[in-house]
Amino acid sequence: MTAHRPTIYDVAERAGTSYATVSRYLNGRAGVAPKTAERIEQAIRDIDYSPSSTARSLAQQRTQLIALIIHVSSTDAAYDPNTMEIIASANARATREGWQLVTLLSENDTSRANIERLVSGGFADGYLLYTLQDDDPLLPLFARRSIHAVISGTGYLHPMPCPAVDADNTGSMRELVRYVLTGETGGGAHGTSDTAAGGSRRLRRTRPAYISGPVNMPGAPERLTAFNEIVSELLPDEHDIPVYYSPDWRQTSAAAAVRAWHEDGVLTTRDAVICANDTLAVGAIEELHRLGYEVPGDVAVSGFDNSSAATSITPQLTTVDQHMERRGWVMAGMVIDAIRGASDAAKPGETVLIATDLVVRASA
Amino acid sequence: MTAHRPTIYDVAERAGTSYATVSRYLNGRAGVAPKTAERIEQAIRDIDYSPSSTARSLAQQRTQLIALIIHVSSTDAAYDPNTMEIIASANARATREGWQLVTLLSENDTSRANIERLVSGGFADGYLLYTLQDDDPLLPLFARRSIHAVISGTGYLHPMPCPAVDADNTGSMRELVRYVLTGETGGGAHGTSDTAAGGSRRLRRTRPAYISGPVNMPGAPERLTAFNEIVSELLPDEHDIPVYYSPDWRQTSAAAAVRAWHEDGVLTTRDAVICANDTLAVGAIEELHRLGYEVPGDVAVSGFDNSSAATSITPQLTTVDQHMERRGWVMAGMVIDAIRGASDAAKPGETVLIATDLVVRASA
DNA sequence: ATGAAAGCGCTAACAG
DNA sequence: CTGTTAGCGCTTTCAT
Repeated sequence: MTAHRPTIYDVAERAGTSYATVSRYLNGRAGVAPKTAERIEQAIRDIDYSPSSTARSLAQQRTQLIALIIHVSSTDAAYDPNTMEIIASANARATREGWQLVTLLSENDTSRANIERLVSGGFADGYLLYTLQDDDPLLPLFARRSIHAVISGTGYLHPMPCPAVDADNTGSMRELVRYVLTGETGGGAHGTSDTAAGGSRRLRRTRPAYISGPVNMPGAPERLTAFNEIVSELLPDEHDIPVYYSPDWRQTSAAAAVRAWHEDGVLTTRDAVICANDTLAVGAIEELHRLGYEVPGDVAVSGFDNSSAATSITPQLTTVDQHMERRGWVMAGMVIDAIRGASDAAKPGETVLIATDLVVRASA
Repeated sequence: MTAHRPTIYDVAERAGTSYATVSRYLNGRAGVAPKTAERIEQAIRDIDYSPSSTARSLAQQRTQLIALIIHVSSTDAAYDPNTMEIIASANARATREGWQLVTLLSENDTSRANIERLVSGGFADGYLLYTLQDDDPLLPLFARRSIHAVISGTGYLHPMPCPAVDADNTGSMRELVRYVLTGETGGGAHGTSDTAAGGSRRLRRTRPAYISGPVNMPGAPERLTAFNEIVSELLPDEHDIPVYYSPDWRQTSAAAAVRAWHEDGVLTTRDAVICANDTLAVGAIEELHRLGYEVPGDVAVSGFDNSSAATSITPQLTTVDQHMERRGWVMAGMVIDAIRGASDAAKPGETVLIATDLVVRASA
């Protein structure tokens, strides 16, 4: 459009030196006389030069870019604040380590195809993939070209072809349920069998029930499995633990579950309703209130995620903070390690679990 | 890292032709014999070739990239769902027009500097800047290098050095206030003087009050100015219109405003509290309820933004939908027009206003 | 229809 | 300390 962007040649000519020297100066390499450096500096200012990132990338064979690919069907979690947390924290880490993060959104087939093309074309030095589907078409691509990539969002029950990051759904659900039932907090996540054993302990609640989100959503199966395990450890004699499989994360679904249990006459002060996320917990509490129960006076309810909903309801939710704001940070760190060829870089199949926090509030 | 990515030469060699021909084939140019094309296709599959985006960008002198730069202090609107709307809609438009959108987050001085370097280095063909500060350091850079860019977020009261996009705060505030006071809906935004004139008309409410957000936030001054204008048109004899300048967008601030007015004894059924956004409106309504008022029975309250808060409160808010989901779409379209050199591309100083919708619900 | 050759703007040995 | 010379992988005339 405009009259020829100035190049390194223009600088060299104006500074009366060779362009190799200018390149050395630009890259801070040794071997540029102070006087020459000064002339180069001046020339750069004069013609308002700045190096072409494309040319530099081609010559160095690296772009200094990390691409974060967000692959969510727009109806889904695109507007989930978690997504923004990942972007922001990955950006912070990349910046700190000297890389530039660029975020790509995969919304439809066309953009997916474009992104695949970029990836194949070596657009970035490394990739972070946030996807909810474990059969994402980028995964085989990463593997085939042995591209540096880290994935998150598919859960950790199935091994992925590249290193993964996830919240410690298992540990946190165990800790949460243990707290709700026993009132005990802290202690290791996966309790050893002796501390876990027995119904001899005095329990605050002896009738846990679970409202699960869609089981094909990330974390859902992990949470449910962990729930079942810890319950059978704490209540080895209890066998008819109610589990409601909600087809979605809507409040009305949780309400339906609660209503069904109420009609079966199962809700007593021994009951605790463990919900797979905060939204479901809110729905459960509101329905319990409608039915005349008190929370936690009659029934205890817990959430998961520590979303904004957790504090805007009364009683405020006892829940789990997944620390999504660490997710991107960790992912970016891992891919950079891989690019740098760090010996301790995570390997395909490995999943780094991010520690969670039990947030004890009023509801359980 | 791995044994040499295959290049166009490798394809040419395997297909028994020259790399120029392969290039032609790849770019869909005429002049490749069907049989040759077939051999090339086969060779590409055989060695799993895909062209280097960097090399291609260098040779073509364009990257086919549009960069969306989000410049928000992390405490601010980074987690605003609006931001995600812009990203998603800009992405959709870019994809549709054959470009790839990449989003860059400017969180601190380091990332800001990195981004400036990329921009100077011709990283993308065009830029979308979403910033809240009208002295963003990228603006002079865009101007100096006559780079294709479109800005949004700084309001439209001050001319910007590049084309801008914003919601039609003026028109929508006028329409909103007109509706709240008169019950009339529809009609043009900027009413002509004859339809606007006079207090002869029967008004539902004759005592509007305004709760403004921080005046340095985008849209805030536009909304306030429009409020003052339409009110003086509808109520030419009224001069002491209460305006509360909230230092933030918090519900408690709106509550404070309402409480102050209540103590002054000004709240009657003639009153309408116009709030600069939905959050403030929610705060106002909750405080009014606390003070024993009914909404809209006693006092009418309106919001702005049509956020999720608008429907989660009782009564649901009468508010304005800014259609943020069109913002990115329009911005991307504009920058692409500019890149293509379209004759009708927007010029620096111009602001494209996005039409808004009055959303009539229960609160006013 | 195809090949040869000259860039795109920069980095990186290698001499001197 | 500095200049020369090859590339990086691809596009694009210009001949043939």
